[in-house]
Amino acid sequence: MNGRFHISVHILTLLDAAKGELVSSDYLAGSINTNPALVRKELSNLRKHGLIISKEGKAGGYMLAKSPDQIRFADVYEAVKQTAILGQARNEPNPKCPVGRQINQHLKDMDKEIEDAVIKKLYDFNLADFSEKFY
Amino acid sequence: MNGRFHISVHILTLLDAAKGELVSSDYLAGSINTNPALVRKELSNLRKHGLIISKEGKAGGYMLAKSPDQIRFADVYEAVKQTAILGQARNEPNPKCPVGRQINQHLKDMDKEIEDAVIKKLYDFNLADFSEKFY
DNA sequence: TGTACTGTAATATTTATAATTACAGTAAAG
DNA sequence: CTTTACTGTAATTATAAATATTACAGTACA
Repeated sequence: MNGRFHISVHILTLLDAAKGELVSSDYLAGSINTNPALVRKELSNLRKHGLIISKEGKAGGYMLAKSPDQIRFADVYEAVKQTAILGQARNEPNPKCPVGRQINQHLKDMDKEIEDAVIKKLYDFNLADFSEKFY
Repeated sequence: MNGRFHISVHILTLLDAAKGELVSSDYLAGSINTNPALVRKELSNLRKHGLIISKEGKAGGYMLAKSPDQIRFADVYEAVKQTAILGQARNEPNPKCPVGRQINQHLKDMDKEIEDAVIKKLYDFNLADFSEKFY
């Protein structure tokens, strides 16, 4: 996987710490140690998934869309997931081989089961509990 | 993640289908649709983890090291895993920020829990059951 | 002694990820 | 009504990771 889950959780933790104050993408980028445009892109995604809200214009910024105990990490995961947990081959296996012909489907089925287990587990983690660890 | 889990499972499935006959890396590469050197590298790793055995020299090749019902996909996963399930940021977060200073450790702890859940789940998948799907 | 393999390292290529730049749009404040 | 400080988003460039390729030494059988 890539770093998107980390960045999203980092953003949400900072927004939680701000307790409703609007926070700028510049500030967030400073703590994450990356650049504001990338953070805004991730914020855009989080907003699309209903986890944060934003305000444009001068004195604008970002805040959580709901209370931190309602932000489950399963939601965050769903918001950023893009690749299979068990990975994915770049090349199509050989369709002339009985194994090659079917293996992708079988691996995909298995991946689905694993992902369900992950999401079920992540359902028990929420932002409120996570934030508490920092104090 | 990358394609290593796929390749390893593909290899093992083909070796299982060969029922003890030695199989060459060339043949494996043909079904997987990649090149033999890469397959041998993966075979080397699987051997290191006790899942296959190899024979050098002319008429050499590869076969399973144990019966397919004893090859759990949790073992395969352990053999190829390298990155965190929840990903990892490239940059160190800002140590001057209370959140940035601690977040990596907290994310790592969470990742550990998720990974344990994945492995527990993968423990129920074995090569024998997987191979059956192909007939 | 030739042949058909494995084992492994070094290098090149491709793809994925992240960083940067740029600028239009918006709203507050003077 | 203009400046200022933000967001939103796209386009481009840079960097890192993954995979492919090449090469060749080592091994065992015939």
